[in-house]
Amino acid sequence: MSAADTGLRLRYHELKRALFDKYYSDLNERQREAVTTVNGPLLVLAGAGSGKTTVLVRRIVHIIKYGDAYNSDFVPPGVDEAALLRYRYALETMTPQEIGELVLPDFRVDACRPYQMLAITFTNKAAGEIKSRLAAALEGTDIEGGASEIWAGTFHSICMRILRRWGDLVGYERGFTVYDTDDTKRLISDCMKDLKIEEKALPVKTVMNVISRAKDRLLSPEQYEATAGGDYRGAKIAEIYKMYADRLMASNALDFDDIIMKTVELLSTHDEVRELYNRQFRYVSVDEYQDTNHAQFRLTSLLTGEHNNLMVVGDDDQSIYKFRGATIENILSFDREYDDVTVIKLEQNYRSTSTILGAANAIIAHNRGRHEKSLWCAGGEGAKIVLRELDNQNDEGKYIADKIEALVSGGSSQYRDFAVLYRMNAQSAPIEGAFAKAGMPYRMLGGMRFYDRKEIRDAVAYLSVIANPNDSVRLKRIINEPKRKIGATAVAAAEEIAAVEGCSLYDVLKDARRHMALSRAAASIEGFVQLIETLREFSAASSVAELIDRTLELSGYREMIAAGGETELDRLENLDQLIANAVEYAEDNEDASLTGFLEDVALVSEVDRYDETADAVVMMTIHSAKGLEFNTVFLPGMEEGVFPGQQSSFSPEELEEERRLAYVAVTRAKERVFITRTHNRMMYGQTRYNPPSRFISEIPPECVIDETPEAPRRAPETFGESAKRQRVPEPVYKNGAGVRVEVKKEAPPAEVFAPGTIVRHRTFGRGEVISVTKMGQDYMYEIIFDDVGTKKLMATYAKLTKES
DNA sequence: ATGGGGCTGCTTTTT
DNA sequence: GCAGCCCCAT
Repeated sequence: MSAADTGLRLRYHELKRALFDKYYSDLNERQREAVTTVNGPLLVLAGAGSGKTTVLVRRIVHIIKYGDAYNSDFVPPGVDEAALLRYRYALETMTPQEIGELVLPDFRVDACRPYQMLAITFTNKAAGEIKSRLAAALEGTDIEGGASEIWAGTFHSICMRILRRWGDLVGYERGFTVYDTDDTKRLISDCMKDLKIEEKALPVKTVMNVISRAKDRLLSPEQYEATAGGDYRGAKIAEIYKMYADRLMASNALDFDDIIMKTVELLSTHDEVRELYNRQFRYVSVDEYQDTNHAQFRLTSLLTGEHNNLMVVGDDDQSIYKFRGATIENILSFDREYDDVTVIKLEQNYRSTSTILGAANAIIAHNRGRHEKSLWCAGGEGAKIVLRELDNQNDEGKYIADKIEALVSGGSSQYRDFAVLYRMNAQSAPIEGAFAKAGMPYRMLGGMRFYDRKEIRDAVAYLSVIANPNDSVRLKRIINEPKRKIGATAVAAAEEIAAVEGCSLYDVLKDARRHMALSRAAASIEGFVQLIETLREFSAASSVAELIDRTLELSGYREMIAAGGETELDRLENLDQLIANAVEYAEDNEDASLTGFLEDVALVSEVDRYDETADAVVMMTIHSAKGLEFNTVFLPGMEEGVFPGQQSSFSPEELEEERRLAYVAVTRAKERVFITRTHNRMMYGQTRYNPPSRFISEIPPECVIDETPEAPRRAPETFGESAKRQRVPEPVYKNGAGVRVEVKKEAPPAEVFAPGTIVRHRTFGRGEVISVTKMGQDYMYEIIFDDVGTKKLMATYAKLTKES
């Protein structure tokens, strides 16, 4: 190679990189490095708000569009001085967009097809976010297939996709069922009864947890038994685990942990399947890597294969799921696990003010055993974090409601700028009450999920049995719901027969007349089997929505609820909502099927439906807020015993996890944080005094301002007494002249609207009154609003007007 | 077989 | 304080 040639090559690469750098000028240097580092293992340690999703998405797009162009030393044959001149001209005159479209494709080396990219996340919400950002980035380009061909999804959805295709290789028949936590609990509970193990001695929750942890570690029942050693408790659990696993198999069902574990089993025992995916997925990315457990680590490495083109993104400071098996080791030892790892730290925060980051940094600095990281930002100081102590939870709720109302009526904010994040769901009630009283629009996540409602679970159980009659757990759920005279004795007898004959419960039911033990219930059982068979036939040629409707009709389920009268009205509505969901599912999926719908139901959660566009204050646990951001965040219940929680104060490890949770909480806020605590808190039916949370004192004083008015505080010795007289005295305020003035309670409204009346609310708009309940002096309305759905409002505060 | 009344025990949660 | 479970009475 001549010297001139070498010079040309050097200048070519220099120009190429300069063009890429200009194209990515909206990224910071670290981010750019992450996006353009394409081959080999890559660990991105991304602090809160440092744009990690942006990096993940842009890197995938980069690989699809340009491949390894940035780092490759390949020079196309035709490059000459004239070409370099054109590139220099482009660099000086073109916008970044123009460069991306017109120039950079010249440099493409080894670019990938969309279906060769695998991106794994933890939540559906994160997966949805990545998918939509990818779609936006590839829109209007000539990339064949586009974003929809990229394999982006949760660990579970990716594994399901693989298992639906290859499940028979690890023992599952087509149409297998996914058991959720409730099904799992029932099944384990059944096993324990059959093994005559007292639930008092060994709580089901514990057993569930131990089995789940064993599955995280990829231990079969036999392997688990070996680790349990001579431990009596461990031996019992091993017995239960064995029976549980057998019954899951017999029901042609998997639990959530199996979805990962069985995929790992499939890929490690079937080389041809693994090689197929290794050839397909040339690049693998994993989000929230700090939350992966051992099974997910194995899965990732099996899917990645030999090429090691694996990017993991995470933040050890945001690891808050240790309690369910996540092991921080995965991220801490990533560079030991793989050779030649590129490590990139993203520490520039684009979300919060320096005050908020100062507080967050100071809190998390109290933890040991972490990658040293410190967030910084280019933005200003912003407002100080406000501290406030209130007397009790009702006052706390009212304080939050008042603050929000004041800031909204000030005109600078909307309701959707505010979030209330709490440690546990039990804290939500008084806050919700305060919002309802103030007539403030709010949405609450968590608590009772839609698919956890009894009527929905029952309907889904019918569908599961129609799709998979071997699903005994769900069969038992609905065999006598509505009541059809097939009681526990009959079911137990049938199960006994099934165990002896080695067939499924449903097989026994089909031949009920043959068995003496079932003679009494035989007629009812035949009716039930007939019902299921009719519905099975019907399902072959109908949509899921039609099937649900027909099922509710023929089973008498709808009739049963309707007989319950007005109070059951919302349950009927929920069932209608389920049908609506099925219609929506059919619209979204070309290959809609009953099993597909059931899979959706099993894997989709409520947080996924959180709609950021509606103008309402949002309430949720800190855990579910991870990955989200809000202008202003309220953190109620910052007290020892609540946050950090009671039992974590004993273990330094759990305390660190609580502290990471506090870090997550504070870093959700862009501009303002309000931290509140109460003097008296009702917990578990007892009033307690909790000292302020240690996390408050870990925040540097210059970041906070305490707005608690200097008031004579109740002496601690009166505490026992104050617990008894919990009733809050009537509010008494002083007017300017120092005269005490009693604030009058607002009089109940003169007019009470009857159900059926069309009314208008200041914020919620038009709606119809469904029910009116007298509550003390006041009335509570339940109203379906055209825009925001059903709300419960107090008559005094709702200020409703009749709509003509 | 079913429904009501007393007892316990309690984070966080995605899938 | 409340929900979910077990037992007992019908």
